[in-house]
Amino acid sequence: MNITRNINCLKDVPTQVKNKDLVALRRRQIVDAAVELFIANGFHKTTTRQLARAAGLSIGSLYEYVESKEDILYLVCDAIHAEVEQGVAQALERAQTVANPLGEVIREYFKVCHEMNDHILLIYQETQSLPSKWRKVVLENEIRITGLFTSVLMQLMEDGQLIQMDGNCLDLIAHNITVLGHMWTFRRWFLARHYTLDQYVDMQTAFILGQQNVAVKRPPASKRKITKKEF
Amino acid sequence: MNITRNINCLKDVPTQVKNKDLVALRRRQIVDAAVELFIANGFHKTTTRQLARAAGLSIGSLYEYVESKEDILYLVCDAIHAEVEQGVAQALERAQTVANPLGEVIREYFKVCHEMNDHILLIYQETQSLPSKWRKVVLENEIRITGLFTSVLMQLMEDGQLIQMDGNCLDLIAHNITVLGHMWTFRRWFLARHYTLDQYVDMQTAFILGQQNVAVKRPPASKRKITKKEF
DNA sequence: ATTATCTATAGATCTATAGATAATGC
DNA sequence: ATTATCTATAGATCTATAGATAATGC
Repeated sequence: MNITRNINCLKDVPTQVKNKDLVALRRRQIVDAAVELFIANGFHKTTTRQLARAAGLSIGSLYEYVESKEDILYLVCDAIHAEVEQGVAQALERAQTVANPLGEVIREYFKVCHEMNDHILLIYQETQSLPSKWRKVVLENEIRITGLFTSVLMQLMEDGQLIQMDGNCLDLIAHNITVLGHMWTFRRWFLARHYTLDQYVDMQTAFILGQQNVAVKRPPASKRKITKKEF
Repeated sequence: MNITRNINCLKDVPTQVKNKDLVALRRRQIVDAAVELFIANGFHKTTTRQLARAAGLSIGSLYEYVESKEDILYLVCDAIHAEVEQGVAQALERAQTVANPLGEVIREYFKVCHEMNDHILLIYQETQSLPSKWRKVVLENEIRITGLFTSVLMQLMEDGQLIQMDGNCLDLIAHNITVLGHMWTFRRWFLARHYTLDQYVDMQTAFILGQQNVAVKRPPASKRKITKKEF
């Protein structure tokens, strides 16, 4: 799927098997099986036997490729992040070619979130189940993806397509974009009742760009009803 | 803690014990113990024996007050939501008295998120472990809290303190406020390195109000550098 | 009698490994 | 010989309940 991912796997998670290509192949089987089972039943309710079976290995073989069940969860989280990152990187490339790059990036990123709904949810739910060593790596992956948005915003600001603002502010907007994409996954059961994905994208883009300037600036006092029980 | 909560407990979760006050008392003990254990070790890694012990009951007695371990998780989620809702309701009351009600609501709500950091995280992580019957109830709780923000926004719009917009748009902003508060909890490990809570509140308030109008409106073409590798 | 509580454990898992077996290459 | 794979199971849980015991009120 992704070179980075495979390098990570080999680097971090010990294995008894010497043949590196075989390790990559078997771990692919394991991860593909695990993603489905974890999404369907959660990490803790999935047994190592189910994992081995679904991956087409015996339980003994499974443990030649990982040292523990948590190893498998880490491989899963890492694979998901690699796929999200690839999706975002593609979105950035495509956005270079259009008149409104930021809008395009947001739209493409939200589509990635839409397609990877269950995967993103899984990371929200199970990151805590990782041993702290790997939890750190997974959280840093999250930040690296947010950093892609920071770069876009920075470049747009230098080009004069965004107003000037300090780096902290810009960075926070990158986090907001990231999380508002995730929001479509963890509130979708509600949001999708009221909006299509396209409507959601349009409204959130307007929100992020501050185009629907929410606050009215000091309405004339005469027109304001001031009552005690205002809301 | 909260009348609504107690009514819910008695209504939904069956018990063998007749004395309603006693049920309320013991369940309080159970929930208080469970919140701590679930936050520290997660739902699945916490055993019923640990729960009983920490609540000051025998394992046998514990099962007089709930029918399953999942019952306890539901009681915990419900108690947390009741406390968050109470916090938000208080924020709304306080906000009635100031010049900038929306800003005040946001600040107070974000403070609630800050204080209930671990509790909010727990709900994100463990809602999926609930039987679907109760997962629904918990998700509806989430929506009801968001609804409080919708009401504020609606009232402000009627009073002319917000620009006119349709209900869908307004509702989405309420969700955004809710989730940007949660974001402080699930990205705090990173955000708190760069911002204090107060800074975070100020920047997000400006973001939500659209005061830092991100997009520059059509800069003169002469001033735009258009290069292929724009970012 | 009724209610609440406790101890002891049935019954059913689950993870991870030891040791046997098969396949491959020198 | 070395590498990869498998079967069988050790060892350690964990949830939920049965049945005994204590406390309370008629």
